Amino acid sequence: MNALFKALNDPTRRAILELLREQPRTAGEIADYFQFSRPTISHHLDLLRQAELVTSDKQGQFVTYTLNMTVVDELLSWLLQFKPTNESKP
Amino acid sequence: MNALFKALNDPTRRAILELLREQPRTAGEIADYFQFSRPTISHHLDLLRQAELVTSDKQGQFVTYTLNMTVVDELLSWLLQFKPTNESKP
DNA sequence: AAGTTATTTAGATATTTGTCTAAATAACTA
DNA sequence: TAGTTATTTAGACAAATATCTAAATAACTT
Repeated sequence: MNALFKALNDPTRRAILELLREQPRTAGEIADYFQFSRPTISHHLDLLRQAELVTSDKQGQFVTYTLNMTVVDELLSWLLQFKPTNESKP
Repeated sequence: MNALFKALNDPTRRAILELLREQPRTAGEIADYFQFSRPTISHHLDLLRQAELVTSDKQGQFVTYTLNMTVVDELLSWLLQFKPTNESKP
């Protein structure tokens, strides 16, 4: 849970997640969307992987990152515990 | 959104939220639940207030903190954007 | 008015974090 | 084999963070 909140506490990492929402991408493709160096993006991807928000798969020289949102269910239920009744869901 | 993720990225602050889930409490009552100094707890409460996760109300010498989870809806919908279909809701 | 209680503010400090450049791996290409 | 490309690892460093003690506010009590 700690790793999850930590991973989400950065706008670049959240943007990476939104990017991967469309489709899996290689590390290089992801890096091209940002103005940070490749090592910086690599580090962000590492933190996302530690939080199990993404999985990585090496194919040849390329490492493809894929969104893994199963862990988000945990976060969702943690949050829903604060909603008093089920008067939500717009 | 940044302040929200930042506020949630700390186990003590998350514990404070869970404590306030039961009922509003004064700063002192909250501090008694933890082994950190009162200034430290006061600082955590400040960050929670900046994220609008709690509201504070001064009554005499006491400052009562109350959970404010309206802002969580924003987070919930951000998260739900990653859930492919609406196969959730336990 | 003086003392006590509740809380916050102000610095100080050690740790964590995000970023960079340089170097190391690993895989492909000619 | 030598060179190029994709990615990560290793340090270094400035900025942010969590914590503390001491001091400042503010409200209550005698």
